[in-house]
Amino acid sequence: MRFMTSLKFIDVVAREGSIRKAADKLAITSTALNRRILQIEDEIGQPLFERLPGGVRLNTAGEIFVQHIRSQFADLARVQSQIADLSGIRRGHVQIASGADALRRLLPETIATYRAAHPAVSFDLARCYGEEAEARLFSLDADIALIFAPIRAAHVHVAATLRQQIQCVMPADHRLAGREQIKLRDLAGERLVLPTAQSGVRQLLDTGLLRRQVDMDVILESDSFEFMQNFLHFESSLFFQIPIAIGAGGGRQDAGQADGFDPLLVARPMDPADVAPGTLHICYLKGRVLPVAAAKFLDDIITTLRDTYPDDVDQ
Amino acid sequence: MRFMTSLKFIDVVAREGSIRKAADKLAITSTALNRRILQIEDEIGQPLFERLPGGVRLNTAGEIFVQHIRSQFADLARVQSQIADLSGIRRGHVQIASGADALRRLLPETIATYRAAHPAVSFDLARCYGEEAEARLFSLDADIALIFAPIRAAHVHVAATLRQQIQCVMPADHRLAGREQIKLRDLAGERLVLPTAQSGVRQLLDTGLLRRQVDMDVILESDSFEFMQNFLHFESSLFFQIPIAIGAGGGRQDAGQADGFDPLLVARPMDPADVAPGTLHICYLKGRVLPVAAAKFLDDIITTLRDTYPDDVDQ
DNA sequence: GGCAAGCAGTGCAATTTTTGCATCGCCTTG
DNA sequence: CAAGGCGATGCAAAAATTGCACTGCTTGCC
Repeated sequence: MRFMTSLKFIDVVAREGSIRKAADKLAITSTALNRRILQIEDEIGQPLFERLPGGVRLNTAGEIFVQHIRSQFADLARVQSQIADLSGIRRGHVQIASGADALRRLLPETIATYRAAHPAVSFDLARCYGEEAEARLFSLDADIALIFAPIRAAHVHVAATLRQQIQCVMPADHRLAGREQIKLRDLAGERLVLPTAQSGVRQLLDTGLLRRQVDMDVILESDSFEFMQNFLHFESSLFFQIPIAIGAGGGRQDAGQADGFDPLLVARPMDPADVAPGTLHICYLKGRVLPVAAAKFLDDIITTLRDTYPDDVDQ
Repeated sequence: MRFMTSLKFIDVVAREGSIRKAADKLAITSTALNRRILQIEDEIGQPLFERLPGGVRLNTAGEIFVQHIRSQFADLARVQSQIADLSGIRRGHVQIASGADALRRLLPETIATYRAAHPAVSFDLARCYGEEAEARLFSLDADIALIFAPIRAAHVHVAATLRQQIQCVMPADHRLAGREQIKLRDLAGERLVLPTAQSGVRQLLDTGLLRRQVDMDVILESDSFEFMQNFLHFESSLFFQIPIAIGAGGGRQDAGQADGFDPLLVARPMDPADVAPGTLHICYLKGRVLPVAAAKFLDDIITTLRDTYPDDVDQ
């Protein structure tokens, strides 16, 4: 898009905080970039950047203008997507910000299904925690966010929610594997593998643990569910996930046998009286009109979830 | 704005329906313009115009894209207005589409007051009827519309409404000048000067006249209130206006003596039982964020109206 | 039926704009 | 105080945009 390059350049300079670094990234000389910026500042009639000894930084006018630029790009993407949609081929690009939970099974499966129907649509997945996901929505680096945590920001529109009870995952031969539900006091003396403090799962567990004052043995903290799950093969311990991370049907009736879930492990729900269920929020920026591809994918995710967890989805 | 020229060009071509005519208007050669358009179509990946023997016309993709372009321009104006607002001078440009009613007194007075406070703001007034005003909002040729008629379009947001009773204007020595209110049957045998059929005032009168089956003598139809008012000096007759067209306080207690209103004429309200009060709609395009200057002016108009007609304004 | 007029598209040369190089002045840091 | 990083600027090379002349096409009018 020739007619957007100058704007793109400003966006990159704003992100990099330096004209020279941005020029490197854009594969042009710093002088060319510098002059484009001077020219636009001239057209606007006001400087957009403060010149600091170590680089540049947006001033207030620049903040407003860059926000405008980003919304322009998002809008253009939507328009292109709509236009492509006219000719039958659904093409486009969908940017998703998601917690690690949804990246394990839900998104791979849903995206694969979607792409089977619309091969011209590409995806961008950013793994991040709630706050960053919201920031990405705001800076239009993400169209859709899946956040398993409370939503703070007022500028986020929640398209759907899914209630999920935390599951305790353990080796199939563990002494608790026979239980229908796990209570917090069952965890006393057990070796626990917990997600990092930023994770929604961890926050719910901490709230419960604090209330019950259970004494437990945290042997490992990680932000990688895959690592934690694999760790269980080597040292018998407990870790925690929500059903969408385990897979279709996982963590419900027959978690352990769920399709594709590690056959040596079983998942058992925590007692809701001990650990409150959490909520997965599926959201986008308030006031935005999503590109066709993103809007359709949002529909798909919500439909998938409603099919899998008919009683737990709200819209 | 260098980086918007190509887009502006497309907008003009779409409006002119011909590359050559647009090129004339833009003071460049048709070949240069033609190539810019081909280039953008190439970047979009799809043609935006149908090539007809007599020129070009937007296809569906083009319609979508041009709508996008116009919203870009409106957005840019808002951003510039916001940025200018940072430096203290409120500068900008406000585009208004209005019926003739509001153009007589309300808008001249309100704009003059506004400009006294913010001399760097310029205005654009387009006199038009309801349907065209809505079209102007949609094509972003107007920020604000004042329509004395029902609103049809779903994409219009009504910021405020003002109920206005139609006034019968007559020479001060007319036999009806003493009445508090005028009834439709009083008009029997009178010479009437009526606004054109498109006008909201006329539509309300017609509805009433049709119901009461009053026989009257329409001697003149015009779309100019000024002309009709002046005509009364030469031939004793009756014409009709709403209070905002008459002036501050006009048509209320003491219409005839209202400041600046023609001293040889008096205005008396029609009986609401005979002619239903109409509604002035003050609106802008749904979903739009108005430029600072326009938003502030909208506030001013509503405040003015609420001060003048405290009981008749709704928001 | 033919001819003029109006339209969009294209090859090529002139012109304008953009880019890159070398370099300046400024500030911070070690 | 010197070194290194930053943005700004003069100037020449490179790239783009533009205008001119012309094509092929259709419509409407004589």
